Amino acid sequence: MSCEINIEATLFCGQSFAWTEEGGQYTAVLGDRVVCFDAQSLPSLLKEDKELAAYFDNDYDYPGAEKYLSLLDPHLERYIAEYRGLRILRQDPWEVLVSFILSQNNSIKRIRGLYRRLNETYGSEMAPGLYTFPRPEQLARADEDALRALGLGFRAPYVLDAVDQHRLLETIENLDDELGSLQLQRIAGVGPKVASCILLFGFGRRDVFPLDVWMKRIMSNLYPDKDPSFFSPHGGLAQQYLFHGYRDEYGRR
DNA sequence: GGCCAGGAGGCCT
DNA sequence: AGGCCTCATGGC
Repeated sequence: MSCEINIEATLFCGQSFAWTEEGGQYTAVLGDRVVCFDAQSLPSLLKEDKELAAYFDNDYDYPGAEKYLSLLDPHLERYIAEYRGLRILRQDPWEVLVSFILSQNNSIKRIRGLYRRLNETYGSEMAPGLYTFPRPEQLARADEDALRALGLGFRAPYVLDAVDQHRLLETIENLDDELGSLQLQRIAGVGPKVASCILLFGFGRRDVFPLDVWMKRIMSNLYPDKDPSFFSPHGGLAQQYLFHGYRDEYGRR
């Protein structure tokens, strides 16, 4: 599918904390690869780079999904018209697990800071100032005090439990959404919301609909008589548009 | 501008 | 139902 991607919304709406933008250049370390592009070069890059194409979920029919959701409901129609091109990134499950443990009771800005300090402290430097997200074995060098010193607070022991149980991620692929969620919730600091983010952003479960305080607010204000199944089979994409659109309209960044 | 409370994209006990 | 680390944020 070659179609327009809303790069800003996709990379900075809170799915991933890996990206930086400077002078029109978007940069991140994906796995152990430094990836850098500008808005103009992305489409051609996706054609020749299968790995990056998979990361951007480039084979999925987004125009079709956008059309479906636009016809489903006027709120979505408006938000999709405004933010068209939002993608659900297919990220590394381990990175998503830890990132979203960090996200609880926290703001995007602070999450980015914690994420960066984890990389700088426990990751590998691929280029000057550019670090990988630490693998479980690397993060295993940490103890609770060290993680608290980085500012993780009460999330520090949760991350350590995630390190201990990281092999559990290998079992998720074979489970359906509901069982996968329950399995993920065996990790400390992972409840229903964090589990749904891991399934959506780390395992490509496109119908999962993370329900955080904002989404609960949106559901009760805009869809008082509906539940997330209303958006099926595009729950995840609907959630992203609603979250992004509603917060831009009524909330803060 | 600086200071200070309450809140932040949940989860645990 | 309350507490939790920490700090960016908004209200004085």
